[in-house]
This record gives sequence, structure tokens and C-alpha cells, in this order.
Amino acid sequence: MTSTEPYRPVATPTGAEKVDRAGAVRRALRSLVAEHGFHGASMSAVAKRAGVATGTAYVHYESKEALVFATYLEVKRELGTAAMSAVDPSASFHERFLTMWFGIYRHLQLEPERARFLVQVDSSPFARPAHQLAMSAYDDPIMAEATPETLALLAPLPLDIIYELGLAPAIRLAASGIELDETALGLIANACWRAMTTA
Amino acid sequence: MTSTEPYRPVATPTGAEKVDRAGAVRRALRSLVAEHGFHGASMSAVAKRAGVATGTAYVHYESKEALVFATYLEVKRELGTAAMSAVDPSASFHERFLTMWFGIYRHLQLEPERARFLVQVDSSPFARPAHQLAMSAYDDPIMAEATPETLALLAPLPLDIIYELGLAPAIRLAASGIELDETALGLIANACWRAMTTA
DNA sequence: GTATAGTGAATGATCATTCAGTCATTGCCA
DNA sequence: TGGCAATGACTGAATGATCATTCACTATAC
Repeated sequence: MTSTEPYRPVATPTGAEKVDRAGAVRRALRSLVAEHGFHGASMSAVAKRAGVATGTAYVHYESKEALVFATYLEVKRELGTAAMSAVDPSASFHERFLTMWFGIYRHLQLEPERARFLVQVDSSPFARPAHQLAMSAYDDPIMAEATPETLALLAPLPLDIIYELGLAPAIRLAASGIELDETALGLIANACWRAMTTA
Repeated sequence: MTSTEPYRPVATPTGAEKVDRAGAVRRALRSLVAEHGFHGASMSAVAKRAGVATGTAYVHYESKEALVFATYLEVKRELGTAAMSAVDPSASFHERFLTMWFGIYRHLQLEPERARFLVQVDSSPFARPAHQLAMSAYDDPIMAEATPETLALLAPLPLDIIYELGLAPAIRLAASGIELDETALGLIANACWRAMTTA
């Protein structure tokens, strides 16, 4: 039997780094969800944008759900790294917070599709399982900032809410695409600080 | 020709008020989106939950999109009414804000599916057209609070962002389903006030 | 009798997922 | 070293499910 030849090899450009097809699929999901919502992110559309065949996505991910979770985890992890990269551990908590806030905002502003993907997952029914998975899959360096010393400065509220008042606005601002000058950004970051700390 | 008899009349219960099928469809969409996201809210599922035939939804709404917009508009309108219902126009802006904040929160807490529907639409690609439509379709009494006098008390930021810092947290809190005591709620409402007003 | 609301089966499109089959790589034996 | 079987990435057409929307028809209201 046999017949057609449906496999265009790999092209391995000049023996360099191998292509990361799983990563391409994750990025394609990110951008399609950001642009058109989950509705417009079918597996075939994702595969097409990633430049791979539909079946390839399933080589790397068991299901669409698994792909969504993996993508969410990657975005969260990169966000945590970006948030902490410039933080000086010896600075005051207020300064550390502002550095984190701007770290998050700048990171997402550079590629707003990350922010739009995040807010969409976080307000969908995926949110609960995704959070659960994120908590068990890695240590979030942002949450690690919540120590007895810093908590003493914060309003006596659940951590989710502190996060929602303090850092989530940076994500939503980046997702909105609204462009603001340095002054306004500083105003907002400090507004978040005021919201999360005790009056 | 003819054959089957596929029409179970109306039942008009004891000649009382006529059934509001369009409203039932809107409520069904709300609850299904709140529970399972847009993904789980197919027109047939919506119709089934509303207790009507699939075609009935299309008697009242041109398309699924139109139904989503109409539902969004209804929820927004009711929210505006709830926010303002207890506001005393002669009170200070701080007091008026707190009344609005609690008005929103209580209204949504009573039926959290409204809140969950809202946050889901507001972070989907539906958000932009839905906002546009809401702005042109009715006067939002909440936005009418933004007068020269009140704006003087607020941080010099775009109104969307003021809303995001001040009132949106009430919606998200209701959507989260987190139960808090009166003290914590007052803390959060005042945190929002601090965030939106100048330092 | 005309207009309006309602019905649910039928239609065609689209979706997630599967799979038979192709290619590249690797490890193993001679 | 050269040959080769096994492994796993990759492909895209095929499958069955599900979806939005339509429509021929029926009942009710005016």
C-alpha cells in the first residue's frame, strides 16, 4: 500500500538549535486567545498559526485543556520572574512593591497578548483549576513576598484580595492597551499601594 | 400535508401575567455563562435552561451575539440602578462613593451569576463592542457621578482607570464568591476610595 | 385573516480528537 | 565503522460530536 508522502521533514536550519514546536503551539494559543477569545482559538487555528500540523499539538499536549493549563503556567512563571528580576531585597517593602509593579507592567506591555491571555483565563471557569495547578506546580516568587514582616504592613485581608488590589491592576492595565505617561503610571502604582496597605 | 403537532401552547397560568420568554432566555444565558463560561453556553443549552425551544431564542434575538449584548446591557442597567438607589445626593462624595460601592456589591452578592457574567464579558473580545453599545444605548448613572466637582477629588487619570480602581473591585469580589465580614468589606471599599483619590 | 410567538427537527459548518503512515534519530550489534 | 531495528516527532485527512441558525408549520391575539 502506501501512497502520498505527507511529511515535510524539519529543515533544521544550518544544524542550529532545534525548533521548539511545543513552544510555538503555546505561543499560538496565547495570541489567538488574546485576539479572538477562546471562541476563536480552535486547535486547528492554533496549529496553523504555530506553523505545524493539527496532530502535532496532540503529540505535545493530551488535550486542549492541557494546552491551556501549560500555557497559563508558562505565562505565570515568566511573569513571576519578570516581577522579581529587578527587586533589591534590601530595599523597603514599598520600594520593592513598586519595582514589582513596574516589572509586571513593563513585561506585559512588551507583549500585551500575555496580559490579555491571563485576564481571560483568570475570569473564565478555567481560573479555579488553573490557580490550583499553578500553586502546586511551582513556587510563585511574587507570593513568596508575603512574609510575616510584609503582612504586618498590609490590610488584614485574604491574600487573593491583596493581590487583586495591589498587582492585578498592572496586569489589567497592560491588557487594556491604554498608553499612559510615566507620571500616570506612578500614580496608579501608588494608588495600588495605598489600596493594599492599611489606612 | 401537515403531520406532527409540535406546539405546546402557552399554559397561561390562570390568566395571570404573560410569561416573559425573552427574559428567561437572557437569564439562562447569564447563568450558563457564569457556570460554564461562553464555551458551555450553546444556544440549545440556553434554550433548554430557559424552558423554551431553540427557535424561540431566535424569535427574540437575531443572533447569539445580539443575545449576549442585550443580556450585558440589562445587567449593566440593573447594576446602575442598584448602585444609585440608596445614594443621598446631599451627602459627601466619599459617602456617596461608599454607598455606591456597597450598593453594587450587595446587588451582585444576591445573585453572583450577574457578577460572573459581567467579568467574563468584560475580559473577552466582546468587551469593546459591549462597552460601546452600552455607552450609546443608555445613560449610566454611575458615570454621571463624574462631574467637575467630583473629578477634582479624583486622581488625574482616565475615567476607565478610575472605575477600575474604585468600583470594579466590588464586581470582582462578588464574582469570586469570597465571603467576608462587614469589617473586611469596609476595609476594601475604603481601600478602593484611597486608590482612586489623590494621595 | 393577518400578524406574532412559538416549536423542534433539519442543515451545514466547525470543532476536538484520532490514526495510518512518513521521516529522523538513536542505540546496538557485528 | 557500517548497517538496521526501534523510538518518537510529525503529518493531514478522516471521524463523530456539537454548534449556530433556519424553516415549515401550529397556535394565539387582535
